[in-house]
Amino acid sequence: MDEAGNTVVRRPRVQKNVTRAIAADICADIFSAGDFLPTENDLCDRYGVSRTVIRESLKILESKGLVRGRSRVGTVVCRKDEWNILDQQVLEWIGPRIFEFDLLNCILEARRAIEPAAAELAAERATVQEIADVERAWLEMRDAEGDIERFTKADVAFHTSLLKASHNQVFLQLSSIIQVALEFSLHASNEVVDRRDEAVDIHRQLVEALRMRDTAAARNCSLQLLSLAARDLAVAVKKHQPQASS
Amino acid sequence: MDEAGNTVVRRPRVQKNVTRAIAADICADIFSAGDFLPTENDLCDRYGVSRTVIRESLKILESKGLVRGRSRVGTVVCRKDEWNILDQQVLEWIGPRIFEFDLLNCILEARRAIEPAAAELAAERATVQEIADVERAWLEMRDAEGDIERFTKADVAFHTSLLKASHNQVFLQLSSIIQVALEFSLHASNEVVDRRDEAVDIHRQLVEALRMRDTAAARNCSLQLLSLAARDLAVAVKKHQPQASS
DNA sequence: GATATTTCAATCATCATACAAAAGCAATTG
DNA sequence: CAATTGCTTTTGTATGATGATTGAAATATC
Repeated sequence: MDEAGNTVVRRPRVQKNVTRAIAADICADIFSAGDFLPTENDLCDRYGVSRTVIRESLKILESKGLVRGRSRVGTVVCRKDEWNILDQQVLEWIGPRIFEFDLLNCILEARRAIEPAAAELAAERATVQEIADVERAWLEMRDAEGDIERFTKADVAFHTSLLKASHNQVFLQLSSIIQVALEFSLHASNEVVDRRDEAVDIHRQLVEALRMRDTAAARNCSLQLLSLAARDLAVAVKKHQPQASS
Repeated sequence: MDEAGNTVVRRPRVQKNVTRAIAADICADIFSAGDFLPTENDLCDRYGVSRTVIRESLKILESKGLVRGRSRVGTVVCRKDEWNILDQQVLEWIGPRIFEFDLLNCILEARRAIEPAAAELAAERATVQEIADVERAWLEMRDAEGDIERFTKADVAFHTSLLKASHNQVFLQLSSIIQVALEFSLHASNEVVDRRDEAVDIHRQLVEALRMRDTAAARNCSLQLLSLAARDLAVAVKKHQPQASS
């Protein structure tokens, strides 16, 4: 931060940081939807970089739907429902503010539609190698014990591998939102260890279903996992909205 | 095209065109996955614009996963499975080459997972206004008669409105891929008019289901539409791969 | 006074140039 | 032969200038 309270970045490899900084300020509603961003020159002063960097950052933000540059008029901030929320980078920029977006519920609904279908396809089409990848992720989950970082990472790897094994490019692209969902839900339910043991076991059954090419079982396991995820999400949301207690 | 056979663009509002041109050349495998792009200065010559424009174009392409810039080394073209294929712009760049991507099948599978779920949610949550929007699109489909452009546009509007009515941001974002699927499938099955009448009728039933808040009927209608879409897709693929006849 | 036209300032879009920093390669040297 | 050093290439950043276009203010016209 500089004396004006703005996020300032250092010189050498500054592009990514500036982009992130502007995105963060947009997420923080310092620049609200519908507003015009300051002029390019003002943004230069604000973030302490040249117009080159500012313009390239704006181009990136524009390509992801956060802003829209109107020729010779200015750059307006887009409404949040215009953002490419399926984009990994956008999700990273949003970060913990995802709780303000009512996104986690949408993601859970989407997972309910997508993951059981992907599990079925994976049971049909997964190669031996891909099943092994899924199982390795499961082993990592099982051995993570109390290490929640490690567990989350393994869980993400499990679901990503599963989507990969579905051999469907669209499903695979959606791993970014599932990753986000897992990261924010699991951190919330870290104290409930029993539940995690249950989850590990269902994951194991899912690997088994892949081996057996049992599409119905695979779908069923996926649905069970999503029921657990729903409970975890409820906990996570309650934690992040303590003002909503009656 | 200039004397060297490269796509050249004129000066005034050149950014979008250059980006599209580079993307097109990548899609056409003029720059293949794993290859390094020419240096920025060479790209300037190739496309006849300044480095500013080239760099901003590369930034956009990078933000969508088509290329990856390695500092002080060069820009490499990414594998196609790294591209953000859920991005509207990327899909536009791919254009008719989508048949080479094995994407339409993936999209159909994804639609089977997503649209019935979205239809259910829409039946629960659509506002009166949103149902009216869906119906307006249906009317437009019905009145399109032989005008296939108009029919396609209305069909896209119908499905987009439906996703909007599901009040799920994730589903709504996926309207881009559904749009692409509709555009390429419908143009292929334009001679089969009976089938289109059948489709119009099922669309009508879906509107009715929304009115009645009948989630099961909505899901069922959606599934029926996807069966039709599957048949249309088969026709479209056969048309675009005439060499695959045994 | 209201409306249409013109002018003008603001701002983005592009260009050209310069320099810094770093990665890769080659030459040099122990 | 290996390790260091230095050079070249290429990207990253900065800066200033010019063109083009939009929106609004100023002016002219009715």
